[in-house]
Amino acid sequence: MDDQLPPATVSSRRYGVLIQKLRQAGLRPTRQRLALASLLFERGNQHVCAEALYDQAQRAGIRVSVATVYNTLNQFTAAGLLREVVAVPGRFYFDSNLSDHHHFFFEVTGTLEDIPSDRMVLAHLPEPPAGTAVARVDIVVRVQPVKPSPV
Amino acid sequence: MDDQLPPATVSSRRYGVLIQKLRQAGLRPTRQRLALASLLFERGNQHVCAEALYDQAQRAGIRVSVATVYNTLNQFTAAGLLREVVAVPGRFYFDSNLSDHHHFFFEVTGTLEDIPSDRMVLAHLPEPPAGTAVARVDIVVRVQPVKPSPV
DNA sequence: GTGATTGCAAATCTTTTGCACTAAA
DNA sequence: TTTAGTGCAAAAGATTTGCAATCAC
Repeated sequence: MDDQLPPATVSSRRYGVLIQKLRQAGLRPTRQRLALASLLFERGNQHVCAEALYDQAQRAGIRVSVATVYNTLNQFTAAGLLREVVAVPGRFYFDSNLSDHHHFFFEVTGTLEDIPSDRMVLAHLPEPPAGTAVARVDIVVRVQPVKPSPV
Repeated sequence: MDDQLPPATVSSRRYGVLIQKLRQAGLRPTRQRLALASLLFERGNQHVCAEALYDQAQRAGIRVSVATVYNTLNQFTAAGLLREVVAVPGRFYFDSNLSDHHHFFFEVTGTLEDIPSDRMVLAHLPEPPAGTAVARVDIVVRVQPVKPSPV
């Protein structure tokens, strides 16, 4: 339960890398931002929505409000530390993996999994409409559990 | 302004095809459903969200409530008359084009445009994770206006 | 100390729902 | 007549915002 940062720890060694990261992004390394950044960037690729991250934070004993989780996710995204994934209508997902890649979306669980870009190749990208340029290509492969084979 | 259906018109010739379509889908051809179906299915491929369709209906002089627009879009989708497009977080889009295809998404206007499937080929679809099967692949090509070339 | 950040609660936005009324069959 | 469908307004779910209190520098 005391997984929480005592004030003195904010500028400690433990968070050195994250502090740099936030500073470089122009964000003040506050206790909440560091704790959330730790959940997002120190555990491999993460796909989260605000609610899920808030829950993780609660479980980790981090005292942070829902509003701050939302604000932080948006600030991190604006700063280029996260990117948005559009997988479900009605919900904002964020991805800590900034490399070029796509996603499996598990329809039953609502979770995402990365597909490295070299495992998914577009043979034929159409010309964008006149006056426009391609900003990004998002591919979502929706998967479902296979139904048990009939006996 | 009197674009609206008088009760007698509901079973008229004008809506014959749509009436069939709704009946086959197991939906009673009511005045509101027919009017919305007309907007959706008699003007080529449409990409709409509830609000946009409601606005179109208003402009066409159709008396329909927002709740009915939402319900109708969901019923049409459940009946296989529409499909959902996931393009933006926080909003439900529907597509009257049921054929296999993908989308351009115009980031500034928030509008969609079809990409016929033969103009967009996946060279390499990765194996789905064990125990799952691919239900659908959604590709969204996000485009932006090209910035005017420097003089 | 000063300005940025946080937390809370209220506000907003989109979508869904309950229920009395209306219309289709 | 009988049941499905509609409209309204209230509810619900997700996200944003205003403002006083708190924290980083």
